[in-house]
Amino acid sequence: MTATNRSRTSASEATTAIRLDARRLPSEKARSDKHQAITQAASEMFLAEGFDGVTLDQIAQRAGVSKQTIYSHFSDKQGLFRAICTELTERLTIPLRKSVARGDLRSTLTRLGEDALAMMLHPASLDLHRLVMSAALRFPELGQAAYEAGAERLVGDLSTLLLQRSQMGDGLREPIDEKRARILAEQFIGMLRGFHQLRGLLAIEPLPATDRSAYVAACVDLLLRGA
Amino acid sequence: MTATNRSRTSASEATTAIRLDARRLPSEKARSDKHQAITQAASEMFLAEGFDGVTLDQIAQRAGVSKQTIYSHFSDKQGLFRAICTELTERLTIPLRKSVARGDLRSTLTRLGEDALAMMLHPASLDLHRLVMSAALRFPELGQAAYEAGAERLVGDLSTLLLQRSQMGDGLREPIDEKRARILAEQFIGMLRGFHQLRGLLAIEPLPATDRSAYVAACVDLLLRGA
DNA sequence: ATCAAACTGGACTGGTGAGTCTAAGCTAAA
DNA sequence: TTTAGCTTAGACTCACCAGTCCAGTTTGAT
Repeated sequence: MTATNRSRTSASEATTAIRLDARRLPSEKARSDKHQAITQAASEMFLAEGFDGVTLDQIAQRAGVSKQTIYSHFSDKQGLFRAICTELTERLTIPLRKSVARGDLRSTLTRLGEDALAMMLHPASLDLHRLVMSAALRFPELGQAAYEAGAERLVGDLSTLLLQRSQMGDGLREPIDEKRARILAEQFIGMLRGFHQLRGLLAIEPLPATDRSAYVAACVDLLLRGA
Repeated sequence: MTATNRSRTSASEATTAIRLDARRLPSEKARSDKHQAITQAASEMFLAEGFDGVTLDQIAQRAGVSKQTIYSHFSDKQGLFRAICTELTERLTIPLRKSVARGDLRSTLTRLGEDALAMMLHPASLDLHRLVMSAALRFPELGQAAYEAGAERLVGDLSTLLLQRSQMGDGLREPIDEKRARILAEQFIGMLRGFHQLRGLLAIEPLPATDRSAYVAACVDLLLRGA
């Protein structure tokens, strides 16, 4: 019942690359069609109900596919789950880089902070976070992968940015080395999250966006004053 | 298999209040004994395996109790789960206050920060966090309760502390009001967590304690420079 | 037209788990 | 001793589910 109203997430055909001369052999076109339908349906359902909350019959039905077809594309339920998580992990962590590196440090940090926070609070991101976390003991590789693609990459990017700006003499009080840059980055992302993300993960009503904006500004402030 | 080596958490008899003339009617002594055994066993297993990963037969066996007895103490599996979570939520959030309010602001914050971080990284706390989070969609009250008992209370306490110190003219650059105190508190706790807790939740090896200590110091620094 | 691969639907197996029931055992109060 | 309430072991119901099997159908290539 929770899952039904989250259906359209607009990932129906954006993933596979080749689209020229579509109607050809079944071993490519049809295969990827069914494959898509399955991963799409499975994503929605796993995100909404968790690994144990979903049956393969439900997935088959929603994907408009027979159960046998699922087993011809994936080894078993766990294999499907792993594939879903891996794909979602990557798809959900890319779109942040665009906000980097224009303007002075303050405005760059503000923009990056707002984008990052918005992404962390996006329903799909919260669902994935919850999913991976609750599966982390059973599927440790997934936890590791999600950490690297999410937190680790974000901190890495930000700390690179800070280091560059420091060398350019832009915005920071004192020169910093790489280690210090990483600490600052982690502090910034950490304080940015605050408890907003936690509230989302615990299914508590979020604060209004205006408060969020002010909070981001306060975080930029605190960082720039101290770094 | 994961659960077996976490057995002794020393909560066997600390909860019920009356202890005078112990051996009386079975409806009090025996009842609370069994009750204890059940909640103890259920806690360990739910924390380690999650709601769906545990069967009532397993709980009964580990508690040394018949399944029927469980049903005479709790309405059903969900009722047991709710009770467990509620109890754990409260038990795991109390022991922080002791570190408050001695010494100057810097050392107070340092002590509080180290205690808070240690608590957030404690295995039991991580397990509970993971558990409540993965159950938050099915049991929203539990998420709400955990938030209030954990994050909300911590931020509240810290912001009260900051406000008091500000009025005493101790350590802060400029006077702050209550709203600002809350923001600072949330920033501090947020940056303190950094990604340490996330790593724990995702079952990734934690950093050595010395790094943690340095990180806490850096957080105190950043806060005091900017506040 | 023919063929092979992919797909379908539905039946089936084997196993599991929540919750119920029963007949007997224990303990403490009267 | 009797009684009443709690407990126990284990059998039992009923539903669900992962994974398999199969007989028949579609689909696109040759």
